[in-house]
Amino acid sequence: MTRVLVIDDEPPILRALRINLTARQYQVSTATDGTTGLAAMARERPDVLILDLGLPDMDGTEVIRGVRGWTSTPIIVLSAWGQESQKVAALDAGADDYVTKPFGMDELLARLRAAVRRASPAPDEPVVTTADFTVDLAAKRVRRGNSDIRLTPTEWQLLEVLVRHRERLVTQHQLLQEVWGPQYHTEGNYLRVYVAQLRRKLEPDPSRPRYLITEPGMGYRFQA
Amino acid sequence: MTRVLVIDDEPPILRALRINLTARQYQVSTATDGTTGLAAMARERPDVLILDLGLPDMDGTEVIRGVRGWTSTPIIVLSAWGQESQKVAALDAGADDYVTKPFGMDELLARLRAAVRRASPAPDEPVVTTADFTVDLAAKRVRRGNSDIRLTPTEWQLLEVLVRHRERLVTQHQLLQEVWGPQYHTEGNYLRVYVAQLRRKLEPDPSRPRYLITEPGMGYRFQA
DNA sequence: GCAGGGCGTTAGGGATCTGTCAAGATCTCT
DNA sequence: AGAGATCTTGACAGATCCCTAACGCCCTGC
Repeated sequence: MTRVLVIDDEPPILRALRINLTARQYQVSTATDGTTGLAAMARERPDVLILDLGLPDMDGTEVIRGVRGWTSTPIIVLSAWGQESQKVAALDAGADDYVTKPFGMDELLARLRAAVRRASPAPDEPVVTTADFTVDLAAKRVRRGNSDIRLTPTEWQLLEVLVRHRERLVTQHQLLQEVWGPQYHTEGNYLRVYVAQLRRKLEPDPSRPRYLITEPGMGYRFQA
Repeated sequence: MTRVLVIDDEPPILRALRINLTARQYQVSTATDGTTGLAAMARERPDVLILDLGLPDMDGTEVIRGVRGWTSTPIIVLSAWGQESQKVAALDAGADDYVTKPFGMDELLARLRAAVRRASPAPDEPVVTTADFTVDLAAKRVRRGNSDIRLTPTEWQLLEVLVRHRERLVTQHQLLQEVWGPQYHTEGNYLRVYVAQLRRKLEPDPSRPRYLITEPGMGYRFQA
């Protein structure tokens, strides 16, 4: 049985979610503020978290960061209409999906199913192969032809994040946070420098990248 | 059987709707003012609401807000000819579509079918496919044929909002707020310029748009 | 017809972002 | 302690993007 934790301070929504989720065979527990929510998260280890961004005691993104510090449990965010920047911040902080209030129960249930499905089978192919090189996530090795390519720790971490999200766009924010840590918000050319180094080591033609694609203004994408 | 609630204070219209909808196998109930309409809404939980903006006891947008507080049941608004600002306000408040009186029954039925159809199967996959291109919300990627289409951040944000509300009319106001931020109220041709750019990149015939539809005076609609 | 408003389209200046190099600062390991 | 590797930071040219203004078109109302 899938366990869901709902953190929301509005009783009507809490009630509606509890009723609907219970009816669908989910096991529901609730919290009405960030502090007890985080505690419940650690205590109950639910399979998925539904989180309202507008909590009385702390900012929603704080909760996400608190959760992301030790687990990758899927997080679905509820946000009021029009809080675009909050949604972006939430996704950057590590949320998996968001639903705008007022929301349809069917939509929420669908996103819930999708989140659980994505999370449960860790289908992580530990080896990613391209025409020019091979990345082995498990062994932490990169081979081109018959020889290993030597990567520094930071280079490796960056490549790992990009390869884990391969084919998907990864925000500069997200990269900074995952590689350099939560306190890094601004881009002090770390990224540009290290992406360039990776390209120099991996790309056949570093000046015309084929695998480490930059999406101007948004981030980078690893493409096989 | 699809259940429809009609809130309208004009007996002839009420009668015409009841006859036509019943003939099409809809289950119809009615109310003649906002107060009893809201009560009926909560009691009967219809699948779709048809709402006349000109009610005797309260403003139409009030009714919409009252409904949107707890459900996302599709709302189709009926408005008298020339009440442009009211229509915009209604859509901003959360209505899904509108029909101008005097209206053709066929048109209303078509919009009714569309509203019901888009409400029932929840948007599970974050990938939207059309005959000409594919939008992947999660990967932030648009493909046409075998190649990616490159979008700037602003273009992408605009497309994302439209696609997330696909098949629905999105107000200019709403687009401005979600893409450019809460402080943008007036349209300093941002929208026109960026919609045009999206059309140039996505539409097979940009001068005769098929997916990014203009609703004159109101906003835009993404149609698959 | 004619004026007016809303929409589509284009082009360019200014701002922002990215790639690149190189010089310190810091770390690691012997 | 010292050498080598690694990480940070600054600077700058070039690329890219955003906003704005201007114009033409179509539709509506007078």
